[in-house]
Amino acid sequence: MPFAAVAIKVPLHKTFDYTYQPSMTPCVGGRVWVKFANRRCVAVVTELKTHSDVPENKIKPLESVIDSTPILDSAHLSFLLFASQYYCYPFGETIFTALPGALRDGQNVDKTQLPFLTLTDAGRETTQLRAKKQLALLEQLRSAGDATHSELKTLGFTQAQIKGLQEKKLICEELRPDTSWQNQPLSIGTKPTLNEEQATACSAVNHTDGFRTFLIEGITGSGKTEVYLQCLEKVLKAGKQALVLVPEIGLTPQTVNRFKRRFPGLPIDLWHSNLTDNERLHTWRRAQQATTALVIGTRSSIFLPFKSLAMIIVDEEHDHSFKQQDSLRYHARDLAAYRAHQAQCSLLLGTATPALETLKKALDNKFQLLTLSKRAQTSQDNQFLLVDMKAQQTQGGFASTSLKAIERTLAMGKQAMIFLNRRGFAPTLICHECAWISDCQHCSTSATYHKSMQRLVCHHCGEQQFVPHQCPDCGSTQIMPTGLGTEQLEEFISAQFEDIPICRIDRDSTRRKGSLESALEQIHQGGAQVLIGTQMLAKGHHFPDVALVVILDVDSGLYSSDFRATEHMAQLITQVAGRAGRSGEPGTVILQTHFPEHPLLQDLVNNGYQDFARYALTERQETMLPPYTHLALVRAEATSAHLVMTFLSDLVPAQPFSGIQLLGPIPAPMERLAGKYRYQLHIQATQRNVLHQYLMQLKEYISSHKLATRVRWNIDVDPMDTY
DNA sequence: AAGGTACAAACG
DNA sequence: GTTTGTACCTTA
Repeated sequence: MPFAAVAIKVPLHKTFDYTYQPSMTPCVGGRVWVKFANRRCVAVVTELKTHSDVPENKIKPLESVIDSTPILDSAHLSFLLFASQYYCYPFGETIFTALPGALRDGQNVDKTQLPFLTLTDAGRETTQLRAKKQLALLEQLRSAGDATHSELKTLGFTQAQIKGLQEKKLICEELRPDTSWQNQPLSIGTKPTLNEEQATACSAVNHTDGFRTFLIEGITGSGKTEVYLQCLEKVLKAGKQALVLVPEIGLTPQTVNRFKRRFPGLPIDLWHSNLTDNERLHTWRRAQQATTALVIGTRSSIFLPFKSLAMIIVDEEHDHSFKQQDSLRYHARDLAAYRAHQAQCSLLLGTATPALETLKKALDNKFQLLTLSKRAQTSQDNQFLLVDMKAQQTQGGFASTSLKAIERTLAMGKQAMIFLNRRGFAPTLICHECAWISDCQHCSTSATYHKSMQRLVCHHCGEQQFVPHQCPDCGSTQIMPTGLGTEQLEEFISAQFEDIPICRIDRDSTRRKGSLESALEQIHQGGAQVLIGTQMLAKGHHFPDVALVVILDVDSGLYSSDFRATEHMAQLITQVAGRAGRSGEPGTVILQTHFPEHPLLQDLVNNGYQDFARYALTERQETMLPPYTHLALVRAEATSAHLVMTFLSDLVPAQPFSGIQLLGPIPAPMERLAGKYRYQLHIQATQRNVLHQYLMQLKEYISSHKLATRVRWNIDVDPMDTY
C-alpha cells in the first residue's frame, strides 16, 4: 500500500500520511486535495513511502492529485524545511507562505501570458508630444525596453497614460513567446570605468567560484550599484539567473531603470507586495522555468524557485524591512545566505552602514570585506556639528545655532532638511492644573494630538478620540500640547521663514496616493526649501540641493530599552548625512543632543560609521548581547494579563538548561496594545546550535500546553525589535 | 486554524 | 426541553 506524507496549512509541526490508489500519481513537491479535519484542503506532498507508523484505521485516502509534476523541487523543499525549523514556524504554514496565492488555493500552475507594451514604428520615431507624461513613457520604453502594465505602474505611470499612447497608435500590446535569453549574447549598455576600489571589489567577486559571502561596505555615493552591475554581468553572460533584494522602499524607477538600461533586452522581473495574484504566479513560474534572468524584489522574493540561481545581492542589507514581523518571522538576508550556499554561488551584501551582525562576520573573516571609501564625484566629507541642548534657550524645538544655520542655508538658495521621528502636532496633551494626560484607552501610551485633524490619535492602535475642550478630570481649560511633532515643526518653520516653501513628508502627509511622488517632485525642482519629515524622508531618495540636515531627537536613540537603538540611530544619521552635499560642496549635519560627550556619538561624528560600528561591537561583546550571543523571544498576548503571565511562567523550567539564559516573563515595552496585555520571555545562548536545540523542545512543550490555545503566542528568532 | 464535542448556563 | 455560550480537543 503506498502512502504520501503531506504538509497542510495548519499550525502543527508535523506532516500527515494518506493512502492512494496505485492509479493515482502524486509526486513529491506536487499538490494534492485531501480531507482534513472535516475540511477539504490543498496539501503539498513531502514524501512518498510504503510504510506508515500511523494506525491504519486513521488513514484516509488522497482525494485527487493537482500537480502531476513537482512545483517545488527537493532543494526548494529542503530550503523551506530549514526556514521552518530555524524560525520555529510550522512546516505546512511555511510552505504555504512561500507559495504564491494562486497556488495556495489549488489553481492550475500554468496561466495565460501577460501582455507587454511595446513601441510601434510610429512610436519609435516620436520625439515630440504635447502630453509630457506620455512622452516620458515613450522614453521609458525606448531606453529600458518593453514592459508589462504592472511594471509601468510600479515606475509611476498610469493606466490613462498607457491608454492615451495606445489610442495614438504609438504603443501597442503584444503577447510574446518566452524566448530563451540564455543562448543570446548579452548586450550591455554604456558603463562607466571603475575606480580602483570598485575594480578590486569586482575582481574579488568575479574570481570566486562556489559559495562565498561578500560585504561591500561602501559609503554613500561610492558606487556600490556599479559593482553589483559588473558582477551580475558575468553571471548573466553565463546564462544563469540572479536575484537582487532591495528594501521595501527601494524599488524606485531610478534603481529599476539602471538595471534595465545596463542589460537591454534581458528579461528582468520585479517582485513586491503590490502585484496581483496573477502577476505573482507569472513571475514565480518565470523564475522556475528560467524565462526570467533577473528578479529585483523585496524580502519575499527570497522564496522564488529559481531554476539556475547564480548570484544573490542584498542591497542596503542593514535595512529592517528585510525582517518579516509576523507569521514566518524570517530575515531575507539570512535566508539568502542559506540559498546561496545551496546554489553554491556568491552572496553580495551592500551598505554604507552594515548591521553589527554582518560586520562581525566580516571581521571574523566569515564574509569577505570589500571597502569602497571614495565618492564617485569628488567631494569633501560632510561637516558634523553636535549642538549641546543643555542650558539652551530653544525656539520651537530648535537651538539658536540650528535656526541660524537654516537661515543661512536658505539665503544661499539651498535646501534644509529637518528630521523628527514623531508625526502629529504633539505627542501628548497635558492638563496644566491637575496633570491629566491624553492616554490611549487601549494601549500603554499617550494619544498624539493632531491639530489639523482636531483629533487625538494613538499611533500604536490607531484609535481616534475627540480633543477635549476641558480637562476630563478637573474641568480646567488649561490643557496644553506637550512635546514636538512634525506638524508643529511645519507650523513653526512657516511662521519663521514666511516666503519659503515647506515640504512635510510623514505618514500623514503622504497618505493620499501620489502625494509622496508630487512632494518629491517639488523637492527636485530645487531652490530654497525646508523639508520636514520622519525617517520616511531618510530612505532611498537623494536630493541634490540639500546642504543642511538637522536631526532633533538624537537622544531618543541614545538611551532606549532596545539594545539596537544606538546602532539604528547611527545608521539613520549616516544615511541622512549621505543625502546632504551630494552635488560637490560638503553639507552640514547638525545633531541636537543633551549628551554631546556621549562616547558613541563622539565616535560616530569624529570617525564615521565604520569606526563607530567597530566600537559598538566591543560594547556588545562586553554586555553579552547579539551578535556575541544569540537571542530568541517568546511573545504572548491576551486580554487577561494573568493568563499571559501564567502561560509564560510555565515555560520557565525549574532546572536551568545548560548554555541557555532565560529572562522573564517581562512586560513588552508596550505592555498594553490595542486592549491586549503583552509579555515576553528572552532566551539567550552563546551557541547557536544550543539555542536551536532548546527552541525545538520548547516548541514541543508549548504546543502541548493547555493555555497555548487561549493566548496568542509566537517565537521570534533573531528579533529585530525586542518588543 | 477551524470545526466538533461535551457540558453548563440561559431561556420561556 | 431547547437554545446559546464556551472550554477543550483533534486533525492521518
